[in-house]
This record gives sequence, structure tokens and C-alpha cells, in this order.
Amino acid sequence: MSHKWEPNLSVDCVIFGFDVDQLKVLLVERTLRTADKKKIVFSDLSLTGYHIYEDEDLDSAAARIVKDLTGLGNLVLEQFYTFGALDRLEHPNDKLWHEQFGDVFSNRVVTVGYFSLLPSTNVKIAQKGRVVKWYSVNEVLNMAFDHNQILEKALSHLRYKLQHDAIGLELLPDKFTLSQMQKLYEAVLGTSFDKRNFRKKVAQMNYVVPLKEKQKGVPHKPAQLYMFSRDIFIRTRKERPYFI
Amino acid sequence: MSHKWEPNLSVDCVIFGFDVDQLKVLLVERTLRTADKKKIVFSDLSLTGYHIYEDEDLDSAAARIVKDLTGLGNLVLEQFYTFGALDRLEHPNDKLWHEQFGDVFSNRVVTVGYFSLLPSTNVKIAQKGRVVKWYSVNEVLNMAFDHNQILEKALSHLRYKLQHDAIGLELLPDKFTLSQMQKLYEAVLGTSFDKRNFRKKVAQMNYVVPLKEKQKGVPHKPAQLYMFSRDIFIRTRKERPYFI
DNA sequence: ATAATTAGTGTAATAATTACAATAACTACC
DNA sequence: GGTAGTTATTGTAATTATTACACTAATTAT
Repeated sequence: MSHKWEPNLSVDCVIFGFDVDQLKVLLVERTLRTADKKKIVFSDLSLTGYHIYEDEDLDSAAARIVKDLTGLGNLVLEQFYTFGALDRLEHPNDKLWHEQFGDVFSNRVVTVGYFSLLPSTNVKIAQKGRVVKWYSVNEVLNMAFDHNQILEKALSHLRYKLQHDAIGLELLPDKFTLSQMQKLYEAVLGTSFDKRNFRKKVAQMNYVVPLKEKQKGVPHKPAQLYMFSRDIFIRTRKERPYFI
Repeated sequence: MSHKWEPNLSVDCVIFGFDVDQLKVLLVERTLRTADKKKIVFSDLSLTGYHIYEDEDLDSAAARIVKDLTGLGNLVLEQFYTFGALDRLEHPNDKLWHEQFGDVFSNRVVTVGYFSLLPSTNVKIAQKGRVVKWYSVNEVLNMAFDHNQILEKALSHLRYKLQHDAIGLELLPDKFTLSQMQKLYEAVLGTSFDKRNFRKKVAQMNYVVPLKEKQKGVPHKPAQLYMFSRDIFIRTRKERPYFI
């Protein structure tokens, strides 16, 4: 099946994962070689994006991109911002990159940013001939196009959602400990919390439910395991955040 | 000066105003007449939108649209969401409307939503042959295209910003009373607050500063006037909202 | 002078937040 | 089997924020 796509509209997905104590983002290597393929002109990293097809809406395009790459569906996937600066494809490397595709791209591409949360960084990445890897969000500089800017905006959106929705729990495995949860919150928000106070706060979240099960095979006191109940969360959340 | 515009990209602006105790939105009448202009085929309301030009970025397009309509620049103007459903222009009236323009429109138009806050509903509206009026946000049903959906999303974004930024104060006149401010919050959030508790909360906002001036010419006890200090707000706000 | 209208203020009870340190449960190693 | 190493778990007192609630003050219109 081949698709006709919109020349000046794309979707870029910022795919987040959480690994031990680091927030990660899934990136694709972009390597431009000379015509004879012998030498590398440059190599850098980019988000996972693609033009949208004429017969799909924005959410579907984002879901397709994530699915193609990770094989996973049914993930958190949320639009956060649209980027349309005139110079967003104007850096020298970006121009060289586009030249290899001839003239098929519009000189103006507006991209809609989505973020997606993966519950594990262990998923099999469907590579399709491109190198796709997890990077710590703190270590990526000089990405392709305006992708550093897009990542920054995705991060601030993620931080917001973490505090106002229960969205962070989508980044944890099905069964998790409160220490894992605390490390996630600390990694995303870039703070550290007092353990007791953190637990008091979590105790108020009735949708974080203790299981009758403990960690196994750890060389120290095993922790209580918890799960996230989407049901309870949806049923009990306040509709509007309060002002007073 | 004439501009070439992107065939499948537009910006729609949701322009909010506040009048006494009602949240208003600025809308344009859309009236389709028969070829001889004698009969009205249908008439409804739409947001203020336009295609973006090839040589302007998204923020500039939004600013241009608001400026053309109200003559005002330097307003709060913020992107909130992008709408790209496949059927967003597919209702019968919308098809009829587009037919009058021949085939110049793409059958797929993705629109970027912005909202803007006007400090007064008394601005002179530059009409350019179209009827533009303020409507209470509660009274608009059956708008053109997917504009009801866009308005809904703008509203929930506004509600969020009202509570996490000081953005609501952009809807008040330069000098305002605490009762006016309370009415604004009540109108936007759809709640009512206790007067004393509301004032206690406002007292914590050091960027809402009392003036050495009172209301004049009112047939009752004149209220203290306040102003919003953008300076103090920016200088003293916490960088990140807190989790704990 | 009086009525009408809106402005402005305090308090006590409850709930949330903060800062802070000792004990418990497990494994690894000797 | 005992000890060291490691992470998990729990409480309290002080401070601050939130809630519910009702009377007095200042002005204009009549």
C-alpha cells in the first residue's frame, strides 16, 4: 500500500522511556554519505517523524510512526505543540540532507509534535535500515532541524502532565516500587524529594494500589510492589483543577 | 501587498474578552447567499481564521489575524492545539461555502488554534465588510466547521492558564477591583468563590498590587483599585509547578 | 435622614506541607 | 552462623494553607 502525503505537513514524535533512574528519548541516527556511499558527510540525531498521509488524521499519523518503530500500539500519545518557524529546515546540514531527495519537499514544512510514553526501554526497535537508540534526555545536543527545541517543549509538557495527570505511571512497568516511582518523578522534574513526604503524597493517590506481592531476588530488603489503576484514576479525579 | 498562502494550513484565533460578568468570544458571521445575492442560503458563526502565508510563521499569522480584526497588537497570543481531523470541513454547509471559491482550497486543511485575550470588549472592530461581534461563550452552538470543538479546547486551555499563570489578568482593564477579578475567575472557571477566601488567595499574589486610588462615581462604597504587575509576576514566579 | 448597594474584614477548625532519623528485611561474604 | 552492606519502611511536631461562615463601612439616590 502506498500513500500520497501532504508536502508541507509532518508529525514528529518524542518517544520517552524510563530506565532505572534516567529519562530517555528514542532517536534515529541521520547519516549523510557521499554519492558513492564511501564517505560520511555528517551524522547526527533526529526525532522520529514523517510526513502525514492525505487520508489520515494527525493522531493516526503519530500512532503509525510509533508503531512502525516500536511495534507497539495503545500507548499514551498526545499532541503538545506545532512548530512552523520559517527557518526550521534552514541549517546547512538540513539543506544538504534534503537535497538528496531532490525537489519533492516543500521548502516550508510545519510539523505537529506528539509525545509518547513507553513503559519499557526493552522494546524491540523495528529498525528498517536505520539506527534507532535510546538516549538520556540530558545528553542530546545539536540534533537535526529544530528537534532540540521540539524536545524541550515536549519535556515541559511531560513535566506538566506528570503533576496534573497520572501520566508518569505510564513510564513504569506494570508492577513497580515506590522508590522506582520516586526516581521517575525526580528524573523528570529534576528535583529530589524527601522519601517520607513523597510516600505521604502517594498515599493520597488512591489509584496507586499496593499488591499482595513483594520484590524478589534483590540483595536487600524487598520492596512492596504497586500497580496503577487507570479505572480508579478516571473515576476519582477532579474534573477541574482548583483555583481556591 | 499580496501574499501566496499555503493551501492546506490555516490559523484560527479564539479571541476572548470579559464583559462585566461574562466571558465573551469574538466571532464572524458567515452568510452564504445565492448567486444573485438575493436570498440567504444559510448563516452561521465562525472563529477568525485565515490561511497562513508562505513567508510568515505561525505566531505571526495569528498576530496578523487579530490585528486585522481589532487593530491591536502586543496581546497575549498563544498556540493551544492543532486540528487535523479528515472530516473537519465536511459538513454540508461547509462544502457549500467552499464551493463559492471554486477549487482553490485543498480538500485537506489543518488548522493551528491560537487564543488571544483582549482587555476590553470595547475595541473598535475592523469589519472589512463582515459582521464581527462578541458572543457569550455559553450561547454559541452550531458554529462553522469544527469551530465548536476548537472553542472548547481553547476554553480548557484558558482555564488551565488562569490557574497556573496570571494570564486572566490580561482580560481585565489596567485598573480593576477585586470584585471584578473574582467575577472573571468565576465566569471562566464556572464556579463561585467565597469573597473572603478569594481575597486571601489574591493577597498571596504579590503581583496584584493595590493603587492609591478608588473607584469613582459608583452609587455605593467605592472599591480599592488594583493593577497587575507583569514585572513582579515574572520575577517571583516559581520556575516549575510543584509536585510535593 | 434613610434605603439601597457593594466593599471590606476575622476567626476557629481542619487539612496539607515541611523537616527530620531510627529500625527492619533481605543478601553476600566471611 | 554472624556481620556488613544495602534498600525499605515508618511517625511526629511545627508551620502553613484551606474552608466555612456574617457583620460593619462607605458611598449615592431619594
